[in-house]
Amino acid sequence: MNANSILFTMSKEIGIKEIAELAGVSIGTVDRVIHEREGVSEKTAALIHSVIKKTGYKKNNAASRLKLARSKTIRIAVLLPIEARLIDNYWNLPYSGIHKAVEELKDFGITYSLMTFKMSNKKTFVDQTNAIFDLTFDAIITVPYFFSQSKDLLKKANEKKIKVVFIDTHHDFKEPHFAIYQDSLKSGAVAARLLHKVVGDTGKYLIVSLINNMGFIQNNIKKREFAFRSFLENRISPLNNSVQSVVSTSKNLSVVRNKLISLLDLKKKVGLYVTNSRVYLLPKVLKDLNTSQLTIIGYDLNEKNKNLLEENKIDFLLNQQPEWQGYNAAKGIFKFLTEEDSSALNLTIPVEIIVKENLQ
Amino acid sequence: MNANSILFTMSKEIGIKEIAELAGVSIGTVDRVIHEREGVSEKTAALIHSVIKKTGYKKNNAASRLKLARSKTIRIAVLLPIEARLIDNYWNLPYSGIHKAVEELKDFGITYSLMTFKMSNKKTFVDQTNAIFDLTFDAIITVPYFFSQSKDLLKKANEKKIKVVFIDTHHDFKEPHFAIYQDSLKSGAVAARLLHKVVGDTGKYLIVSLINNMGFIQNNIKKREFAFRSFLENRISPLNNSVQSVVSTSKNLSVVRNKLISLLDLKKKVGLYVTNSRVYLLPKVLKDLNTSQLTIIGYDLNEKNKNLLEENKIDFLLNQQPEWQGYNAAKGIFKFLTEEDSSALNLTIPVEIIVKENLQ
DNA sequence: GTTATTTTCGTTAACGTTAACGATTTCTAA
DNA sequence: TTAGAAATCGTTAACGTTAACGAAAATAAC
Repeated sequence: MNANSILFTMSKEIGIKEIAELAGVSIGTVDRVIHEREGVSEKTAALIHSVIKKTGYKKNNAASRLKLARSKTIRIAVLLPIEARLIDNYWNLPYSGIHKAVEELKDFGITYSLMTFKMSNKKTFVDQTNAIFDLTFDAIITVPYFFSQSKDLLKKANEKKIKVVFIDTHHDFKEPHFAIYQDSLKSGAVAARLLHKVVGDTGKYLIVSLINNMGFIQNNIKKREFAFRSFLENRISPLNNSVQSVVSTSKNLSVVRNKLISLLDLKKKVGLYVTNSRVYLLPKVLKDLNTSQLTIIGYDLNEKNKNLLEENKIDFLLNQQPEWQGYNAAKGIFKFLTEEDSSALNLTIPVEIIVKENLQ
Repeated sequence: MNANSILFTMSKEIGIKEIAELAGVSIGTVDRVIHEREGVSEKTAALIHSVIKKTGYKKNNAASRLKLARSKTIRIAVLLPIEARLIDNYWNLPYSGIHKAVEELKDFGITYSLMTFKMSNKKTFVDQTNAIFDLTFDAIITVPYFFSQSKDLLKKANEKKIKVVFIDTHHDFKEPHFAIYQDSLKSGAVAARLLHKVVGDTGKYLIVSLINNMGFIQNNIKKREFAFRSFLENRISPLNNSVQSVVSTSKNLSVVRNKLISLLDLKKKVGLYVTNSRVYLLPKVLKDLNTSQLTIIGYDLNEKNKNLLEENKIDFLLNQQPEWQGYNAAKGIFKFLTEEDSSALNLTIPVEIIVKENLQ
């Protein structure tokens, strides 16, 4: 009667001992076939395999890692921009995600070492790469900020059978690797979708790319802009001059202001798409102008951006969930190294849309 | 030189053996003070406590659960609407989240039993509640769909020291409990924010509540509407008749159609807020009308809604992340029962905004 | 002061997996 | 046929935690 109330209950787990019993061998032999160690005749190996298949045996990873925690500690090298050490900085977020994941798993014998490089200096990245290879690591989590140098890292790592997980930035590396990132094409399209809903077919659109001081335009910025334009081109026809771009280093803000003023009729509806996290600069740039018809969208939940969202000076923020990326990278490495399951290591992070009311 | 490259490496973990050594006692005694079992003099207990504090010892949960998996299996009763058994149904999502979590943790000795009730019949809920108490469970994950009956369940569970986690629906129960849900006030405000960005101060707003056939208006629907109205009242003044409500059972769709037609001027901008997952009914209801000026927002990522989002017939969907709720409930119970950490069990789920381009 | 009782503590065998070590069997070569 | 090598397998001690069991020490009772 009561038992009938239950539609489903999990079945009892089977262990290596039962497998040994059923196959009529010792646990040592079962262990040997599970780990594909030599010293087992083909006949008994086949027998044990069939028993494993029949029973659906899955090894108890908790017990396995308990045994191996000290002798086969999983070592992760974390190589991030030096800003990872600064709290409230974007690069601290993937780092703290990694830290959290490893902290959760430390009972199982997993550690990481943090190493950093300067985004303004390729050599620092290469130096740290070499330092990593001088030590012994099982995996590397890093950001492929420098394309060619990251390629070198990947190649060397693959030679040494060290797994590499790239996070945040995406490149089409030929060599096998894992990657966790947000699809820039999707996020550009989401931005276009949101602005188009507000601004419509008759308004103006402005793409603002505030790049770093070295004038280096990152790939993801180009992709975001491309997807943004593609979306609008499929909807607004003819485009005429309704979608314009402004590219500038974030130093020359007065130049940006003048450009914006020359391009915009602020009495019309305008959608302003800032292709990276420097969107917090725009309200300052546009100070004293009438921005009531303006809708601003940008990236990342840094403190400045969050404050401006609260103050209704930014309308939308797209979140790349950098903490989640780091968390998944570390957890994924563990899962891959212990269960050969790489499902958590080839992820594209969904574009999270944040307005004032769903912040946090 | 190379070692200097590393900014941070995790320290080696300390075990009960080291604690015993440092305190000059046996591991048995250390275990006794950790579990607050009797039979230890105050003096040695204090000594051990001080050593634990000094070393920052944290028990190895993997080893602990390995030992206890069989003798102290954690048993969870999962009590959900019967629709949880139907794939593609909303209620299958929290269920599959729970299943996934328990599957990940089964090495540690945790199981669940699925039980179901009919939302059209309070008695089925009560019967299943009684069945749960006739068996032995450590925790219950359920949906407080019936307020008073859920209160009874909670009371009895607390008497028996069985932990209760309510998911999906929220009530202000006085008795201690855990709750994972989405704040209806926030989601109503998010809906208003999005529609207001599109429709603006001069457009019309329509709140459509398509309730179940028994004419029972759930609490969260009322809250969503309240928050939606509050948001707009703070922005549009005077409101006049710019925000109107339509309440109907989802059977009388022609009535709904007529109401909508009478209330709306479809040449003006209109924001249409459907307060639950039945938003997929609206495009059908509005068929053959000119909906180019209409923006529709509703709830939940069921197949019908997702398809209509793809076809641009729904503009926004707000996701309650029901799978994530279930996943967190099960993982949270485990964490609470093994580490006394309830941080994952008092959660409000952020309102996830979905458009066509960030679907999936 | 002796015995009985209670309090306090140490020892030990598990949990499931791993792998070193050694034991047994089979095979090879004379 | 038999020594020796090679292949195949079983036994066992860990990993860190738990808790039953019983031993030792402290206290109580006379």
